[in-house]
Amino acid sequence: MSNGRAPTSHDVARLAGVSQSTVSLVFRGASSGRVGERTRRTVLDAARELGFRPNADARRLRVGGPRMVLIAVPDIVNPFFARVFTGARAVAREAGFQVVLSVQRDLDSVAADVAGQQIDAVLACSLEDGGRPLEDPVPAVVLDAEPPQGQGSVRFDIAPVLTELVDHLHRLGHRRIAHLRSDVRTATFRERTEAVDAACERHGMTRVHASCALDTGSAREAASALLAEHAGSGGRPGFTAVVCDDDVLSVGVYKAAADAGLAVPADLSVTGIDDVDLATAVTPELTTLHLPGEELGATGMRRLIARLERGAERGDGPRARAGQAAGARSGSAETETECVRLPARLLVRGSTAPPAAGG
Amino acid sequence: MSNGRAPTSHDVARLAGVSQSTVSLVFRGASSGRVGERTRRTVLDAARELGFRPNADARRLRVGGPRMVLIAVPDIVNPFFARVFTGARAVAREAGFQVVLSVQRDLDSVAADVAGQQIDAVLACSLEDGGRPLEDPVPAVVLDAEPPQGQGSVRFDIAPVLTELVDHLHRLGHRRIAHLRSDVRTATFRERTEAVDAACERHGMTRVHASCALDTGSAREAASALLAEHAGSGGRPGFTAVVCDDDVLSVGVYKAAADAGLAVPADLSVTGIDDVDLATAVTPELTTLHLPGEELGATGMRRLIARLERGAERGDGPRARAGQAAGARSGSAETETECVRLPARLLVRGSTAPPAAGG
DNA sequence: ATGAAAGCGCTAACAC
DNA sequence: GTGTTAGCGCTTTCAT
Repeated sequence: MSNGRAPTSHDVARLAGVSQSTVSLVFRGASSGRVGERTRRTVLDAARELGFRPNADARRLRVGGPRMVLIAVPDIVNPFFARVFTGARAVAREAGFQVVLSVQRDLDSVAADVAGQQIDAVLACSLEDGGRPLEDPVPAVVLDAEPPQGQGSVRFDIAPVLTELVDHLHRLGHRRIAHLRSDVRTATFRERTEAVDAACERHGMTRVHASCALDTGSAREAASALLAEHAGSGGRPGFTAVVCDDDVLSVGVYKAAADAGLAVPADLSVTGIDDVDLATAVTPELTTLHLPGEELGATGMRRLIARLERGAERGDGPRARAGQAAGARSGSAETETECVRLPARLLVRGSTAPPAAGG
Repeated sequence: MSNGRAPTSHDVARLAGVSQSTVSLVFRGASSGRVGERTRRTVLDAARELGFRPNADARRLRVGGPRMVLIAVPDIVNPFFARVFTGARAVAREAGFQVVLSVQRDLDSVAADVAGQQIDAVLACSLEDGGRPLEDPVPAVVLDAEPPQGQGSVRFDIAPVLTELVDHLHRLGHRRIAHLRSDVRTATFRERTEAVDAACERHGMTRVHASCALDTGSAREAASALLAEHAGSGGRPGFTAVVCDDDVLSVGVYKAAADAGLAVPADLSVTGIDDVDLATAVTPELTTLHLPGEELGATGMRRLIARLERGAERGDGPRARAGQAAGARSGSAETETECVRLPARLLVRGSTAPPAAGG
């Protein structure tokens, strides 16, 4: 029964009857040509017996580790965020960065994760409004959210495409629509509401709305309530289309329509936003806005890395560590705090013609 | 233009005209009552000017950090694995562990991620067959896969429920079924094939099969090919039900059926495995096997932590670090290498009656 | 209230 | 081939 301390290379050296540096040599793999085969085995055996593992913290303190970037998303089960993470992770690894994931909804929690780890940069996706910026002078880029202050950001340019969607509905003859909103308080959802409202206003379309949590069950309930509340003539609802803030909500609306004995899209048209796999699984396939999540993550990470490299070149970059990033040498001269907008794309899938008027 | 080295507490001390230990005091937050307000400000200003951030590696080398567990999944976009991760992560954090995610398909890649980070334990989900066990003496538990050697494992007990599913189909009158397999070479999919084969054998049911990649598109193609190849009488397929290895595949079969002008479930019954959100989004809702992914992750993590604690109690635990885990004090005396099986559950949703014989 | 000094476990010259 | 030695940047007594 040894004491609670983890065995060190010194312990191994003592047991093997060699010096500590020999142990180091063996474990660094630099033993070829340097350490005798016999000694090597002795050391390895002693290490195994003690359960020795080199202390990564000490090693990194000495030689420096690869640079690390933290990617924060509010919910990794949501396939949209998973895609953002995947896109960002790929770019980071390509550039030689280690990636650490932080599943947090607000910046303060992210900051807590940043402390205590040797993080060189932060990419934060879809944070809730109102968090204070990171105290640490860690370069950060925010995705799909209001940039805290001088931080760069990458977002979707949803408004014009959402407008296009409403235009499309209007052109098909829809005059009264419902807007099923997400109750998540992030910038993107505020923008969606503004865009829908403005487009409806412009066309003189009647608009009712409700908001609910970002899951199918809540959407089903909210949509049912909306249908009950705004019942129109002839058992038809008082609106002919439901514009949803998210594909997940649209599925709930499909369910609610079925519950109410309404056919989609014959009696009610439904649209979503995101274009996750659900969108093509439902029948009829969902008309939605495609938001390229992987590209969002990748673009954000590229900007972040570019900033890091630029800082390093200027020679004033804090946290210049040993590992050197490969690739990702972008000569662009973007403004650091610029807000890049990625285009969304309207995907018209199911028929969205309104039911015959006065039916 | 300073040199490339990151500023240290020494640099800050020099600029602020104080000693290095004072800087340390200030940044540790222990400054209350120890460091004068005036000195504090000076130090903070100097730090800000230099862009100083305390080196986390050095700090952890000195005081020890919280213990870290690495969770490995093959694909974080897949909501099933995301759920496993989420369940495992929750348990780990509850017990005071830091969590790091590794998205890798095989054990060797996971091992590479383990090296270089101060990992105390590994939870690896759904690894491909044939990887060698970790060289490092790091406690590991594998999920949903063959345990490498003496490692513990947690898996689903799918066979009996899959048998139940086939029994169910047989009872409804199905006599000729197709099995759409995943081509992923992991233990769980091998077991699924064995279970379906055995059950069909026992009932004397005719069975055809195909395998494809784990996505809807591939499944759609494979199912279309299967339908074309095994065309029966009267435009009906040569089988009345398709048992799929995964919900994602089932959606492809729904599509292929629609392509072929077949109604689900009137002309063709379809079942899945997993019970992800897709299962209830499609029409008719999918009959499937519910696999509690979060519970899989949580159970695996509990076992892993129990092993860690046990080792620590015996006093021979390698890597005993400073942070102490809270909670998770399980007095159980399970065998470490035991293979726990979690129950799956049959969810009968859509009607799965076969079309009238000789239709 | 602040400073001096001794390491944490490891790597990397440099000696022998 | 193997041992000696000097730190990496930080925390933490112990003096002052």
